[in-house]
Amino acid sequence: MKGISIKDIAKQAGVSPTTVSFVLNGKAKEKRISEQVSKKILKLAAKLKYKPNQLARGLRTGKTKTIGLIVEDIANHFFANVAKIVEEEADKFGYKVLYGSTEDNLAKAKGLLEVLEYRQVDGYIITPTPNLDKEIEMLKNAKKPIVLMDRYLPQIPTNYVMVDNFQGAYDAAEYLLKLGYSKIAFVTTTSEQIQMKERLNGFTAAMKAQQANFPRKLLKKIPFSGTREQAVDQISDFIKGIPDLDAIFFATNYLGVYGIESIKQLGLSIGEDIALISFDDHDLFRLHTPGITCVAQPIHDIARNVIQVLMNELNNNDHQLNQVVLPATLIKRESCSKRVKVIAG
Amino acid sequence: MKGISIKDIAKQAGVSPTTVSFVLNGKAKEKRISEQVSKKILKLAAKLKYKPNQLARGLRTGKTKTIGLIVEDIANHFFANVAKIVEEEADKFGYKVLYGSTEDNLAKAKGLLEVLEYRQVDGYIITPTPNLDKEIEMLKNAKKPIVLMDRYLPQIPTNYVMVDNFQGAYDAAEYLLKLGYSKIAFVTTTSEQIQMKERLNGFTAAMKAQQANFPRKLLKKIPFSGTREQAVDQISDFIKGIPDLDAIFFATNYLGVYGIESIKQLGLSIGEDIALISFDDHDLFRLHTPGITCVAQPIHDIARNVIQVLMNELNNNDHQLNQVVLPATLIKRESCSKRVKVIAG
DNA sequence: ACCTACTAATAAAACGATTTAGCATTCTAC
DNA sequence: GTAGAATGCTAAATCGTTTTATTAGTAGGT
Repeated sequence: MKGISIKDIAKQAGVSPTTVSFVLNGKAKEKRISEQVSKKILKLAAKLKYKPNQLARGLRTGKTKTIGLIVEDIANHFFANVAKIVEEEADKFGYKVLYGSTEDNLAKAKGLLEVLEYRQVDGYIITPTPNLDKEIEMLKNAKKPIVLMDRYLPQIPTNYVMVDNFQGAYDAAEYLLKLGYSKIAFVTTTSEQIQMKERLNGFTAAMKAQQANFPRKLLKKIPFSGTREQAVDQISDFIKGIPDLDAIFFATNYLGVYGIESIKQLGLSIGEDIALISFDDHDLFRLHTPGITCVAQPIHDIARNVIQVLMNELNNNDHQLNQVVLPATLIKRESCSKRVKVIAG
Repeated sequence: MKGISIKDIAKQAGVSPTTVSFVLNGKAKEKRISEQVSKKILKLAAKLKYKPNQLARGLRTGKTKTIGLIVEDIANHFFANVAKIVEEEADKFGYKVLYGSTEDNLAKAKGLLEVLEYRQVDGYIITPTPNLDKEIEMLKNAKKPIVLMDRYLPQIPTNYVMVDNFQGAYDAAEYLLKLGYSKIAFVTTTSEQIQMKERLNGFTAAMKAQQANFPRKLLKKIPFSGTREQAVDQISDFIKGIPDLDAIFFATNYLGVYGIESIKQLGLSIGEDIALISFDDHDLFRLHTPGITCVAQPIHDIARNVIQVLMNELNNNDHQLNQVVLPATLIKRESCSKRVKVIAG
């Protein structure tokens, strides 16, 4: 079951493959192919349902019309949604997407990059793991189109699209403080990556601005490796260890989910005993009783911008950096509103 | 920045490209290449970091080592998790995955299949939309390796991997009845697809087996098209329209999520005013207060079986059908336990 | 000396497209 | 009538592999 090739069309039309190629690539005018021949070829191609072999085309042109998408975890709500829009948007430009998850693991990321290089992808969308600097640098030197997502590498100037992590965390902290909470913990990952740093920076900046106290013991870092159970236990222990804890801010959506589980496990009541805010929105946060206040990322905008920047890089030659920072939105729900009532009451 | 080709190695080793190809493909022995030459080539390849051009290889061999994954919605919890395992497992066999979401829309599915054909994927993993029969038939005739997932097309014998929908729904209904619930509604999609039919069949079979009543008005179908808000409103109206409703079974995870939202909107209390079971597990179900009882699909097993069946199809020539049906697990939580207490009390 | 068999390698075709360079033929202008 | 330009199309090279068919050269047997 071979497919129809350009030669088959050429034979049936009584012309050379060259002519067919010109016509099918819209170069009929430019290459002075007569209307007559042009039409005949177009009709034949449609009739035979000719589909250009992308491999052959790619081999010759060096373009695969494929982009690589490397995320932290494709099963995570945030990345899964990004992946969906990325695929849809890429499709509009005739690109297909190969994906892979790093689990924030350097070795996995390297492996994925190697495979994508093998596959000759035209461009890369990457959520970098820690210490991926060298590899990104190499891609840059090889003039490969790259867009980083969700985070960037401060030492390497690249295109990136991300949310304003500082502002998002700042708004959240300020909101909690204005509601009257004062002993607020911050739970983040052990990773030193920029997006996590910025969230912490935004948080502490807001605390400082409101003259609130944020001692080191209110900061907890959970490693990405390790099971869900371990993380939940660590958070439980952390909460137990701090008497009179008012509120907790979780720096990622999965930490927020773990946090809810921990608090449930401890028999505490969210909103009553302890206030809670998480970064990233989630069905669970929206429909939890009480609803969980969160700092939502503009997922659609992020994905659309990523593709736009990448397409720009692929098609233009202006090597101008595109660094897009999108605003986060504080979505207020009931998980941190009690304190006001207490004060008011 | 051209890459290193087989010719470069040949030149440096002072041999022909043919010899290099033989050695690099592990055919040194078979093709009687001397140890000496063999070693020299292997060393050079490693030193130059030779990476075979998959396009050229694919063009010649007709194999792209790429598989197409067509799901209903990659952003959905179930499919996102499947996509993750599928990618990991495929990677072990040297395959990469191109994906796309159909939104259960025939036109989108056709479009995706066309693009994947263009791309010469070696095999297909497909969650078929309604009326995709003709296209699947054509792929079958073209001897393309296919595995259907989550559902199958009864008119076409193909490989498939799915959960035992009948048993899952049966167990859930039986569980509700044994707890003492009697007026139980079933909320499903309008689609007539086999997996939804089976869930309904399992449900009604259990009702019949326990001599319970299941009048037509306790069955509600929600179209896949339409917004979340519309669906939530439809479910709300449905619930409002049935006095003394005991319990509801939602036939998919997203319907379950909508259902929780509807019930919340109506000011009813899950577990107290109304019991709830959903198909598919979800973070929201696990951590909701009260926890939502559900029929969980063995996501890892599904994904692993899918790849196993596909790899078998790709590598062997026995055209034996593989139709895998995996058991569902009823996860009991608090969303439907009240009634027992009422009776007991 | 001659036939066969084996060893160690290679030349060349093929996969299916794109693209460069060029070949007839007709037209225009002086 | 002929140089030069324009027209309409094509041959052949190329991308980087894999694979088939073939070539020398050596060795063994009779």
